[in-house]
Formats: sequence, structure tokens, C-alpha cells
Amino acid sequence: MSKPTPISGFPEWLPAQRMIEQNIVERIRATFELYGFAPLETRAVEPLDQLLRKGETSKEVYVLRRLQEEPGAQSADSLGLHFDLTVPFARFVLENSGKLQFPFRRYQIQKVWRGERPQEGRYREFLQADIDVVDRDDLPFHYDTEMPLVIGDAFASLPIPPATILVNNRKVCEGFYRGLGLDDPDQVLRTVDKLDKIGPEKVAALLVETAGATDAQARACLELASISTADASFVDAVRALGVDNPLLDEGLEELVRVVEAGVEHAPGLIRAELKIARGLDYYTGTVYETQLQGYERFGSICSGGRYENLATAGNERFPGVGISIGVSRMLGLLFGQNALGVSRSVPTCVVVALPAEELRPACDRIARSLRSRGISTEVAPSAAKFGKQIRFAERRGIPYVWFPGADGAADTIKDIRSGDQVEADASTWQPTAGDLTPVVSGS
RNA sequence: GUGGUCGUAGCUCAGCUGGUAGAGCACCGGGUUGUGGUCCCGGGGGUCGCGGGUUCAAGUCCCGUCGGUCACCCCA
Repeated sequence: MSKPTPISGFPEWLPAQRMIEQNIVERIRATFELYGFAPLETRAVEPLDQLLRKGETSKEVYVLRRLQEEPGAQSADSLGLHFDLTVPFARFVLENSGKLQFPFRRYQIQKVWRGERPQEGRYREFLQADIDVVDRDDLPFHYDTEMPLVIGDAFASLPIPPATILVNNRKVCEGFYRGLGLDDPDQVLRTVDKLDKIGPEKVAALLVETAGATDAQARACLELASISTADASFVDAVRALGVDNPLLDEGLEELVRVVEAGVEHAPGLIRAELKIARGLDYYTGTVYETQLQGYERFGSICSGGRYENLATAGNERFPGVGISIGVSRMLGLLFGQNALGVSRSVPTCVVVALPAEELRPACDRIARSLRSRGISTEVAPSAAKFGKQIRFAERRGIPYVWFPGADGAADTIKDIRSGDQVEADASTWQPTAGDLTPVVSGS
């Protein structure tokens, strides 16, 4: 059999990277819980009509199919792997609304699948860390202002470059476009979103061509898109463009609240960026996008927004707002730049040296004693020369080697980084706090 | 899904206009008969991503495919 090869878009990290991922996920989880979000996991599959029910394109949904399927089976394409965590969540809320208390806030950290063409930081199977809040009938707006604060805290707890959360509001754009007399806001939005890639001239031309805009209207759209401020001053800039529309007013008012909450909570975290349109099709108001400083060219690693109608069935309506960290994407980018490191490639803190195979039971007792006090320990694989046993630890970044005392002498422990070796008792010895578990750091 | 580009040892790469593979680092062993990281000596390891084709002969040319990456699409 020939050597197996990777499957495009399905990344597998090495243990050191997986330790970093676990560490980061744990910090994100802790922050989510600090804000009172409750844990939730939904199944990997959803009925295809649920996944596609928001109208839109066929997405790149993977369907589930049995290998040994009866020919002509009807239900072949009825299940698909979820491509985000918001749609399954909306379904879950509808299904369990009777058992939940509202407003309901939950987090979900799970794999999702998209059949997109992979490249660095873009995968077909990847991990998302998602928070959402939904309420019955109406969701107070202050939750829109809370989302970026949670993310800001989560990111601040990670060894990564500072994050900037870019915020916009669909109502601002739509209201502005309608106030201008353009009646296909979605088309305008899609076109304006290409601004960074194709430049203002081409966007203007496209607006005239595909959205029925006049040159003046196109220019106004570009001026709106150029507005970017770290405080509420964007309102004046928009007003100066002289467009009047009730939806625009509503959007501006909302956006101001988000930005001001951010300024109060963590200066520099948030920017009002009126050109961003991103996010799935179900967003109706606030939209978020996040860049890491120094990684702007890699795009957003965390995004979300307000959705008014996603969880709706009959008379029941559960508007929500949420945001999702692209954990795999973020890690892939940072790994690619060698921007994350871990102090050792295994959890092990202490290797117990094995003087002779007959002494393995005694060494196992030492290990058991250390483990009982929470110190990750393994016994050397064989009674090789001590030099090799030390090297075994060194290769993995394990900081300590334990030497059982011979002939009744006291045991000793060696810090192989400094070479210091001191007497120690397995029932009381403690590593320094920084050595107990692997340390993840930016680099 | 469309197009571009790349794919030689674990890693970084060399291999001229085709003549059946090399370096550095890493790894293993010995010098150092049980306490490593220096130094010296020696060693293992590659179906040149995979499969076809052209040719007396292909890592080197052609086609396909898989994988990485970039752009489009879309988005974490």
C-alpha cells in the first residue's frame, strides 16, 4: 500500500499544535462562561431543507449518504453536514423552545464543514467557537453591543496580536441606498463589498452596470463605504452626505450604541467600518468582522451579526444575535507565520529515569505518587544509559528528569534546562507553577 | 466549482540544453562501560507526490490525477 496522503481541506495538527488549540479553546470557553453563556452541542447533520431554507445558493453543503444504499432510495440527499453553528442553533431553539428560558444564551464549539476550495486558513472542515443570544418575539438591542465585548475579552486572554472588531449595520447601508433612490440594496451591498479587491473605479462602474445606479449615486455609495471611525463621529460623516431615510436613522442609532459600548469597555477594540457587508444572508442589522493586527490581508477570523428571522416557525419568532470565532482559520494563519509556540510537545512534566528494568515497579510507584498530586509523569521507555534517558526528555521539551536513589540514597530531580539536580521526595516535590503544564505563547 | 503556480530524504534546498540522485540541519551508533546539550568518527533513510505517455534513456519533456498555495466564488 502506498503512503497515505492528506485530504485537501481537512487539516490535521501535530500534538504540539493540538495542545495549543486545546489551550486556546479552553480560554475562549472560559470567557464565554464568564459571560453566562451555556454550553450546547448539536448533532453534525441537519435535514438538507433546514440547511438550505434561507433561500440562497446551494451552499457547499456535504450530504450524507450510505455506501450500501438501496438503489433508488429516496432519502439519499436528505441529510447534510452543518456549514455553521447558527443555523443548527436556530433549529434547536425552535425544536426545544418549550424547555428553554428566554433570553437564551449559549455557546457552541464544534466542527463545521464547507465544500470550498481550501487555501491557507480556509478549510473544508474547521472549528468554530460561536455565541448567540435569542429571545422570544423581540431581542433587546443591548445584546448587539455585548457580543464584541465578549470577543474582545476572549481574544485579550490569548497570546495573539491585538484584534480589531469592525462593525457595520445593514440598516445603515440599506437605508442609505434606498434614500438615494436605489431599490436593490442587496446588489449594491455585494458590489460595494468588493471595494478592497477591485478598487473604487471598478465598483462604481459595476454599480452603474448591475445596480442601475447613476454616476452620482455610485459616488455616494463609495463615499459611505469610505467612512471608518473609532468613535461615534461616523454619524456626522454620514449626515454630511445628505441622504435622508428612516431606516438609515435607525441603523445609525444602533451602530452608535455598539461603538460607544466598545469604546467604554476596551478602547481601540472596535471600529465603525461602513464598507463591510460580510456575513451570511440572514443578517438584518448589526454585522461584525474581526481582523488581527498584522494579519489584515488574511481577512476576518471572527464574524457574525443580528438575525431577525432565522428562527421562525408559524407564529413563533426568535430573533437573535451572535458571533463566531474561526478557531481553525485563526490557528492556521498563526501557525503559518510561526506566531504561536508551546513550551513542550507533550503534557509530561517529569520523566522518571529507569536505572534497570527490574526497578520498573519502584519507578512506577514514584510516578504514581507524582501523578496523584497532579504532576504529569511518565517512566522512561527503557533502562538505557542515563544520557539517553535525559535526551528522551530533552527532545520533547520535558523539563525534569527524576533519578531514583540507588542503595537507599535519596531520590534526586534534575532540571535539564539548568542542569541543577537536587534531592527530592516524590510525595512532596512540586514543579514551579510555570512548569506544571505546557505554556502556550505568541512568538 | 473555475483558472494560475508549485510538489526531490524528517526539514531547507541543489541537480546545466533528458544519460538511472546530492548537501546542510535533523536522526541513529561509537569515541565517553549508565547524567544530555560541544567536538570527532561512522551509519540508516528517497518507488524524485502518484499514474500513464514520448525516448535507447525522464527527477529533468507531454497528459492525467492527488496534495500545497494564490486569484475568482464565497466566507471562519
